[in-house]
Amino acid sequence: MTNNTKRDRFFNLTLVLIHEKGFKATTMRAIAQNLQFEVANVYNYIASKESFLEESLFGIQQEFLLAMDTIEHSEYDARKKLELVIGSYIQITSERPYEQALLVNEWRNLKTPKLEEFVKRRREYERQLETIIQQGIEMGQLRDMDSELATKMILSTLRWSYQKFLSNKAQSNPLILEKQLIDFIFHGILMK
Amino acid sequence: MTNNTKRDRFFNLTLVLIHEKGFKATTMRAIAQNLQFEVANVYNYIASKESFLEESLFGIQQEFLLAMDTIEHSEYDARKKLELVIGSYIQITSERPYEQALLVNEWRNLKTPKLEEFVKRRREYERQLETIIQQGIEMGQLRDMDSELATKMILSTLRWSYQKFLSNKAQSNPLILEKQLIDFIFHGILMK
DNA sequence: TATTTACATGAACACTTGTTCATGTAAACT
DNA sequence: AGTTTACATGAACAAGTGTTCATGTAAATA
Repeated sequence: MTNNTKRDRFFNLTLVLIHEKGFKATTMRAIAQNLQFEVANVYNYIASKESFLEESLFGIQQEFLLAMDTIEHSEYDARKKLELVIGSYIQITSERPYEQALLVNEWRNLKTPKLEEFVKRRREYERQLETIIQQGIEMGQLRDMDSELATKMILSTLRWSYQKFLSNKAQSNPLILEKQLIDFIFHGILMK
Repeated sequence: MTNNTKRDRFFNLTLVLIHEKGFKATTMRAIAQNLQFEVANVYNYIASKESFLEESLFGIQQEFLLAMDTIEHSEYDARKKLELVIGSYIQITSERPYEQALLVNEWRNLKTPKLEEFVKRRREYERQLETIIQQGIEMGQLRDMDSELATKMILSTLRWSYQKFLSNKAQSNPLILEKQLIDFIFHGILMK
């Protein structure tokens, strides 16, 4: 019913195309041409250009939210939770790098009720991460710092990581990258 | 000749609008409406929508390249050079946050010869930064690590900083932010 | 065998896009 | 006083946009 080869091909190739050109710049005709058929046929796969974006975005965002919820409700300490957040982030990203690229670069193209919903959920994710960092500071595991700034810096470091898994280059090993990112975020770059 | 109030107003407000809506989503008619005049009048300020993007992008990019060149040719050690790169990055960003936002978010919209030129210059900037990091590793000032990855992580941390200077929020003090970013990049977040 | 399903086409639609052109006006220079 | 300069308008354009509709076909299912 849903697990069809042609359908998969459509979604995979379209995600790559949108990543390369940008959502707005990717026309329905370009999507069709990329798959070697006519424009009208695109509507046998998706209801609209807008709905394709919405479903891709909310689909992958949900993955991140679920991972964060699981970690938040666990019994680990803040440092371990932070490691798990980074680990889950890299794992999801390595499995679905093009959807993650969409999440990072194309969410602005959502229209008005969906856009607010998206931003609200993202803020919730950030708030959960910031809470973990605050706990780490209180417990003395993390240095005393501006927790909001730390949250933003960590996320900006993670957000970039999808580039390591795009299919046009030698792909990284997620576990190695995870270790490198934890190293950077925890210890910085300076020699001790 | 060039320092006209109305011109300044045009460029400032248009940069804000493009930052809010995105370049592709910002129509010439929206730019005109934002300034309370008619579409045709926009062409008294700029030659085309495309040229506006090009000139904004290459203008601010040049600032970064010049700062990097000065630092590269200085006699400081790698650690000090890295501090200067971060400092100049934050200073430029704090002075022109909306152009920096354009640089980060809208460079994809450049068309084919200009796009390659832009990417080439950005790569050169990244290469210069990576060289400094490599020197730091060789001199034992920085930990032994993947210098390319370190470069990307540092830049992704810096790229996000323009958000701290947008006019719709309480603006940060550039010098304080610079110190916080150097702290994060050099020492990470873990308590020693 | 009959029928549903998935995939495909081509023509047309209403609308939006960036841009141009001819023209106008008020202030600033010469 | 005459002329250049900066700023402004309204109408029109050609091209491109997402989407719809009626229709077709070959394979899977009943």
